[in-house]
Amino acid sequence: MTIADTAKSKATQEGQTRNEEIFQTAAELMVQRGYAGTSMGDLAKAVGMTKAGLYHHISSKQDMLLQILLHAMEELESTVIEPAKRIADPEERLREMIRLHVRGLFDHGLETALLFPERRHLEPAQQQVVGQRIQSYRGLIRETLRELADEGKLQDLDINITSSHILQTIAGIARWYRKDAGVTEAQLVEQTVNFNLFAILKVS
Amino acid sequence: MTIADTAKSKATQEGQTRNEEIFQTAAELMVQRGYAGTSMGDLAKAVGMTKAGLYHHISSKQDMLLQILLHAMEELESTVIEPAKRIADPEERLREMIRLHVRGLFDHGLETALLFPERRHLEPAQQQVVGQRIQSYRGLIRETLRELADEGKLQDLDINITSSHILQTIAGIARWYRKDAGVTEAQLVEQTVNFNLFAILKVS
DNA sequence: GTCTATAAACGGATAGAC
DNA sequence: GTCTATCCGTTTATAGAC
Repeated sequence: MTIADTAKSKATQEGQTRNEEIFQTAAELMVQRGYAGTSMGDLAKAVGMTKAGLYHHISSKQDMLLQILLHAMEELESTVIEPAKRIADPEERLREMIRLHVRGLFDHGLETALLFPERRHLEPAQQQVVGQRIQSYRGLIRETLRELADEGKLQDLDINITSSHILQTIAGIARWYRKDAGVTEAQLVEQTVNFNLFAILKVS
Repeated sequence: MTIADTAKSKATQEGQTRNEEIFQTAAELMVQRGYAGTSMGDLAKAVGMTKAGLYHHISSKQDMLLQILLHAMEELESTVIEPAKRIADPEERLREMIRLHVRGLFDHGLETALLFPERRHLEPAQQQVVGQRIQSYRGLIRETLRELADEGKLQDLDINITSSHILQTIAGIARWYRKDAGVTEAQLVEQTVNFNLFAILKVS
């Protein structure tokens, strides 16, 4: 680990390929400034190269967004959806989905939060590909709420609107959370789980 | 009311000055596409003028954003904050704040939802002006939660994080709500109030 | 108050040297 | 794999006629 590495690892991580560094830095910039508000010049400066240098690693800005969103979706599927599907009890499944999703935001640079606001910048066909996989996640949430309703555990809430509210409290974290404020990651995970479960579950 | 007016009034309203029409249309475009994703050419086309014509009414794109956010803030203060401050009971005050804020989103073209994601595109000094007024709104929410805690009515929740979650469920509506989906405005107002109050209030 | 025309800067992307 | 140089469309903004 050289001194240059040490300095750089504030923003990124060790053991990353240049490619991974570019995509991760791009995701972080886009979380802060949005896709349209992040220029290739900004990104080049952030990773310490020129714009032209970037294009050895990517084919276009839009394709880079697609790759980031597909990667985010894979991460969501492997670290949230698949583990959740193995949980039979709907209350416990919902709790784990929220916990794992928020935990994943912090562990992977908030990139899954880009799925919702930045999808619109893809071509329609690409939007559909990403959109369908997001719908499958929303479907799992809705199905879980439906099961809770069947068990008489769901508050008097519309399942569609409620699934949007849950996702907003999670993705919204990327918009207001900054490392400096006096809130720890663990606290935010716990509070987001509790807020949503308090909202959803009937007290018996 | 001419036929041309009839056609135009789908997007805007009657009895508006050209100035109001421009600012309101800009706000609507920015809700859909973001500030950086909305060009002055897009706006010109939407209001039926040329780009140059627009600059008779505004001084710059960034200043237009500032005016929109200040207007949104005034609207929030007059239609949500002031009425809420006249309500003594904290539970009823919180319920009304959420109800009035969501109702206002629909009544005024979702523009107050721009306050949170688009503030970053202002100059730092302008950000601070808008930011302080937003903080005053957040302060009222926090104070209300504090009063609920004092009455023993607040769930075991962090007041800072919870105020962010409340605001995200409200502002987030602008990101996913589209008129065509099978959800009415009244339903969304009611569901958003209930979701948040279910989350926050202890059951006695 | 709105237009045509245009300046000036920026942004995405490529060519070709090293 | 990265650079310098450059192309070219887009964007913000202005000048000046009507």
